[in-house]
Amino acid sequence: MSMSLQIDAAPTFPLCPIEPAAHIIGQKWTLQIVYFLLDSTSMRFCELQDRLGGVNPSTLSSRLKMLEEEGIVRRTQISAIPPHVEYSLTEKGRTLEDVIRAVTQWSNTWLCGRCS
Amino acid sequence: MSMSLQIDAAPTFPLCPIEPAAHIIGQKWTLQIVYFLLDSTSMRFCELQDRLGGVNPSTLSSRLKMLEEEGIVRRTQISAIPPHVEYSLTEKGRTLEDVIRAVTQWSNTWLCGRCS
DNA sequence: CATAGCACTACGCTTAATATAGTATGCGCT
DNA sequence: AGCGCATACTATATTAAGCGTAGTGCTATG
Repeated sequence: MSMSLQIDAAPTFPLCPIEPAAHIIGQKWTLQIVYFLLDSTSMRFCELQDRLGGVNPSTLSSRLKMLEEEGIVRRTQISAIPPHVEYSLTEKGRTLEDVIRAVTQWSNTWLCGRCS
Repeated sequence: MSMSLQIDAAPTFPLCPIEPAAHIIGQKWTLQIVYFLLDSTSMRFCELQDRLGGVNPSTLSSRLKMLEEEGIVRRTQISAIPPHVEYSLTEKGRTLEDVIRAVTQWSNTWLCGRCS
C-alpha cells in the first residue's frame, strides 16, 4: 500500500500519438483503398480489386472488414438487378482526405521515379 | 510486327500515385519512427527501441536500413567516447512532416479513445 | 576483472499476405 | 433446361513479414 513501493515497471514513455492511426494505415493496401474510395462515390469489390492491381481477395476482404469496423468504410448491399455490394467512405473516412493529400503530394514530389 | 496485333494484356488502369509511398509508410513502425525522429534532432537505436515500445530489434534494424536506402534516414557513426550510432532524418525525410502532421491530427480527432 | 550499456545479429515461431482454386447467387442466351 | 458469365466472396496451401528470446562484439565504469 506504500506509495514508495512501486513495482518497477518498464520505463513508461509518453505514448506515440500516431500509434492508433499507424495501426490502421500501416496495414498493407489501406492507403490505396482509401485513395480510390475518395476518388469515387462508391466502388464494388471487383472494381477495387482491379484498381489495386494484384491484391488478393482474402486480403481485400479482411481489409474492408477492418475498415468497416473502424467506421471508415460503409458496406452497402444494393438490391437492384443485378444485386451487388458497394463500398464507400463514411464521414470519418472522408476526413482522411488530408492524410491522403499529404501522402500523394510527398509521393509525387519525392518518389515519382517509380511511377512508370 | 503489325501494330494492330497486340498481346491482350490485363486491362491497365492508371497507377495509384500513392503506391510508392504506401510501400514505405505502409510498413509497420515506419510512421512511428519518422514521428520520433521529427521530434528530436537525432536518436540512438536503443532510444528508438524504448520509445516505440515493443518493436523487435530485427524489425527496427531492417526498417532503419530500408529508410536509409530510401534516403529518408541518415545513419551516423559518432566516434566520440563512447562511440555510438545516431539516426536522424535527411531533408527528404523531414518533408514527411506534412504527412505526420495530418496523421497525428486525424489520430487525435478520431482515435483518441485508444490512447490511454 | 566483472558488470553494464550500446548496436545490433541469429534462431525458431507465429501472424499476415499471397496465388490459386472454388462456392453461391443471379442473369442472359439458346 | 442447360451453359456461360459476372459479382462477391471463401478455402487451402505456400511464402513473407514480424515477433520473442537469446547472444555477440565492443567499450566504458566500478
